[in-house]
Amino acid sequence: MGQSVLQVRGILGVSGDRPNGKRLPGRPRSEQARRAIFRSTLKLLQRSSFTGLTIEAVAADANVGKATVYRWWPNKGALVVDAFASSAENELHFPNTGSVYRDISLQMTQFLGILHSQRGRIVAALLAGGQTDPELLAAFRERFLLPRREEAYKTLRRAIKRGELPPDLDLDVALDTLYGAIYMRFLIQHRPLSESYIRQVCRLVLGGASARLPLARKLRKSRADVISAIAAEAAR
Amino acid sequence: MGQSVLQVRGILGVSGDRPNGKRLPGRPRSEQARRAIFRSTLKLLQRSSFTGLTIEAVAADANVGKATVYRWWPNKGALVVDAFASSAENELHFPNTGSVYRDISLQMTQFLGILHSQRGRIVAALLAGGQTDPELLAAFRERFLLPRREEAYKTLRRAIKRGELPPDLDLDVALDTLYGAIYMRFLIQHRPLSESYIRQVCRLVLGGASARLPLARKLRKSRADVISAIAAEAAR
Amino acid sequence: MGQSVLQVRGILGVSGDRPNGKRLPGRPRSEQARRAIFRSTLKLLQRSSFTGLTIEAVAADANVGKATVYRWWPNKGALVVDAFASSAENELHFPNTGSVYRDISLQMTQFLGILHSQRGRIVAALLAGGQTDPELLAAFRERFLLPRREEAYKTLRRAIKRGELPPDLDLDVALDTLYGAIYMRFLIQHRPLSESYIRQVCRLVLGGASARLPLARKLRKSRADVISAIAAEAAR
Amino acid sequence: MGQSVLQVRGILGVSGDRPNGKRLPGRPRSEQARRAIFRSTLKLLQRSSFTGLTIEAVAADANVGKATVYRWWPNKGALVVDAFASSAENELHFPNTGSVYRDISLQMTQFLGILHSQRGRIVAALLAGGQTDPELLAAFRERFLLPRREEAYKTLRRAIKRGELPPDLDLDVALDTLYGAIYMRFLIQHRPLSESYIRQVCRLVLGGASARLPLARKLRKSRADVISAIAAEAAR
DNA sequence: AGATAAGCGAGACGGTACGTCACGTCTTTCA
DNA sequence: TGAAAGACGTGACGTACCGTCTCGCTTATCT
Repeated sequence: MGQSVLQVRGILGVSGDRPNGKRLPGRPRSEQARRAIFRSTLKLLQRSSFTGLTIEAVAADANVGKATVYRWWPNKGALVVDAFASSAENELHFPNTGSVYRDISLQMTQFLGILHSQRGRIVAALLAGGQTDPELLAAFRERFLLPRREEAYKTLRRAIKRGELPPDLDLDVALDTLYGAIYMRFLIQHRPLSESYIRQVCRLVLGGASARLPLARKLRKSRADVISAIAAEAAR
Repeated sequence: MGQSVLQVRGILGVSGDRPNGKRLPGRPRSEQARRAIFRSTLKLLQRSSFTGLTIEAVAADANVGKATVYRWWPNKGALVVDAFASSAENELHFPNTGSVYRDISLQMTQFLGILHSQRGRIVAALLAGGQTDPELLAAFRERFLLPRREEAYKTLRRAIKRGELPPDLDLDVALDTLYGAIYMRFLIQHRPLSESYIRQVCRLVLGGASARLPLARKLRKSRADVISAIAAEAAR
Repeated sequence: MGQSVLQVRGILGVSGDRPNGKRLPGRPRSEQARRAIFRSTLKLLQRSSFTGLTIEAVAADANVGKATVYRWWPNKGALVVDAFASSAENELHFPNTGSVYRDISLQMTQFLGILHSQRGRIVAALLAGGQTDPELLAAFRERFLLPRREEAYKTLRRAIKRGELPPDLDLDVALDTLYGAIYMRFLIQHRPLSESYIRQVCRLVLGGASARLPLARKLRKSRADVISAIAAEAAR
Repeated sequence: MGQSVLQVRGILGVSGDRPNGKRLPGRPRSEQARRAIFRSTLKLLQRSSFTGLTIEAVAADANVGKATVYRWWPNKGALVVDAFASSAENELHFPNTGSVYRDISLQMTQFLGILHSQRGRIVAALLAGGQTDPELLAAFRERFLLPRREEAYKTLRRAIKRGELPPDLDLDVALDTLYGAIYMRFLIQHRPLSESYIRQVCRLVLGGASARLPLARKLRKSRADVISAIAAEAAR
């Protein structure tokens, strides 16, 4: 159960529980209202942008008082990132196929599916909104990006262990180059963001990384090829 | 001279000239007002976000009627992209050093300078705004991205001719991977966007590309290396 | 407590009360804001014309949001007529002196006082605005004209009972002729609108009406006069 | 050929003539534009109010530059009154039937026709606009009201000579009472403004006036009636 | 015939107010 | 005492006209 870095009062207290198990006096927070607000937020975000989304509309759509929204989320960004994170909690895991290329490109393809679905608009909205609102961007990083990246680190480290990637590879540089390629086409939309694009990017980057493997390792694989190539070349 | 796809009436006509040399009836557009509007737009954008920028404030700062702004730009995005493009018209050219790596990483470093300057806010604002407004995004592509990309194509083709890159390289994939890495860190801000990062990315991607060179070419350069490497390896 | 036909939500609800005694949910209408708006409207109308009066200025003067004005009054006319009617609620009553001529001319003189005061501008503004806006005119009739007319009917009926006016007199024709004379000079301003004018009009119209009394009644009063007149005439 | 009291430059000069017969250099005023502007003004005034009429719309409808309108008329009121006066120049004359009642009521009926036609809106617009703009009202008086009133004076004086009305009758009071009754119903619209209303008003006012004739005159007519009435009364 | 002058259409200009919308806060009643 | 309802002051929105201006063109008179 994620907790928004943005929330002033926190999701805790859902259905009336408090950390210490004691119930506070007064009417408990309405769990139903909270869920309706999330639902409406996500629903409306698919139709409009972050800027176009209004708290007024969310409250109306959720049959909830505007003040109820403001009571629990300090601003639109907090609400949106909270709603998005709660909707994307158990997705985008990396497989372990024994090949970096496969592990990464499979996960990227999943990601592609999300970006091409209605939830893609929400990702775009979060990144767009984040350019204005640092807290929103921070929340996106911490609640969406980092958890996936932790998994990605593991995947890359496995590949290094297997000798597929050089041990001095800067994992963040590699991941940002891989995913940056996706984000760029997603955000700028100048070229199609397809599965074949993903394969090309992975080949380019992971191939580039493996190209920097110590010759010793590489040669173990390809010595025969090279020798015969030299022979062929020499024969010309 | 660049022409916005967003402008209803176009920048052409500045100081009264029309493409065909004929003048339209009516009072000609005020070149002074146009420049004052651009100036104020860029000035105010450095203090506030894209969302925070108001046409009202731009008009007031430029001593111009609000209607004059709306007459020429259909919305805030169109104005901002126009102002930005006109301010970045003769920048970010690619050098021709004889090395792809050098050519690209030098231009990228220039770009980095812009992103880290006050104008970086504007790029972020445009991409954020573009997630809402397809025309704004299209304008960003056509007035900012494409002109640079044309030059980048030439740079990469030179490298292919020189044998630094494989002839079947997909130029767009390569460029999106290179620049995507920059945009990602710029937009998500999870890691520092430094010059050393740029070098790492270039090495990774361009190295990866060159790793796929046909052996024949590669060997012309590195045959001696390989042979001695094999020898060394064999000697172990 | 008059109620504007123009008001969307009605003056009712002032201080939170609803016709059925039940209170609606939500924050009740601010009685203070309502009064401040009326005050500012009347104040500003004395300085400028109906056309010159702007809702913007009223809101600013009353320290009230523009939207608050628009929430309760659909347009400037509705606001003005409401403000005027609320300021003239207990004025212009007819006395009962035992003489129609006196009753009417006294009330007309009061009316003259209003027309010559700063509030005269408002009456003019309402009638002018009403030529455009049927609802405004209807509101003027129902909130200002009709209540006075009801009293005028009573005054005329008393006179008929007393035998001062003929029983078949069309009350509306008489009143429109009397007051039309005032409105005409007030609106067209071609001649002074003075007390002596009022006396002349009353004499002309009420005299004209009484001239049509059945001889029987008239003679009860003036038989002696007539007889002596005939005698005098005959003696000539 | 009327001349607007409002016009700065006057209608003179139409088709290039100047008072002294000399022609000025430069392009002469376009008579066609002037007529088109009048036509559009009257046409648009039938659809909207004085306030709703815009110079912009007049110019557009007349296919004329806005500046051309402003060149010849200082404001909307000047234009409207000029257009109206030029359209109502030879109307509303008083007949001479030998009976005041007939003369007046016949002309009033003609007036009623105008008020009920589309031009009625223009009269209303002029009076409404005049409440704001004193010059507009003055122009209405001088170009519309006064010419008719001159004729009305003659009609009433004829009646006085004939002995239908008392010689000390204040003509303006009488006329304002008569016509005020019409204007009132026309402007306030609380009762139908019909021909029978006109007859009632004329009877009331003119009857009232004649009621004040010196007994000598009246008796010449009605002595027999009175005497027999006295007899009848006495016989009761 | 050419120069000079003014009216013409078109339409851009700096302004002002419009009526709407959403903001985030508040005040009230009900559960 | 939380939540709904909804009024509040605020301020930007994009529009419509205002009355002025600057164009190129046209139509006249005056050298």
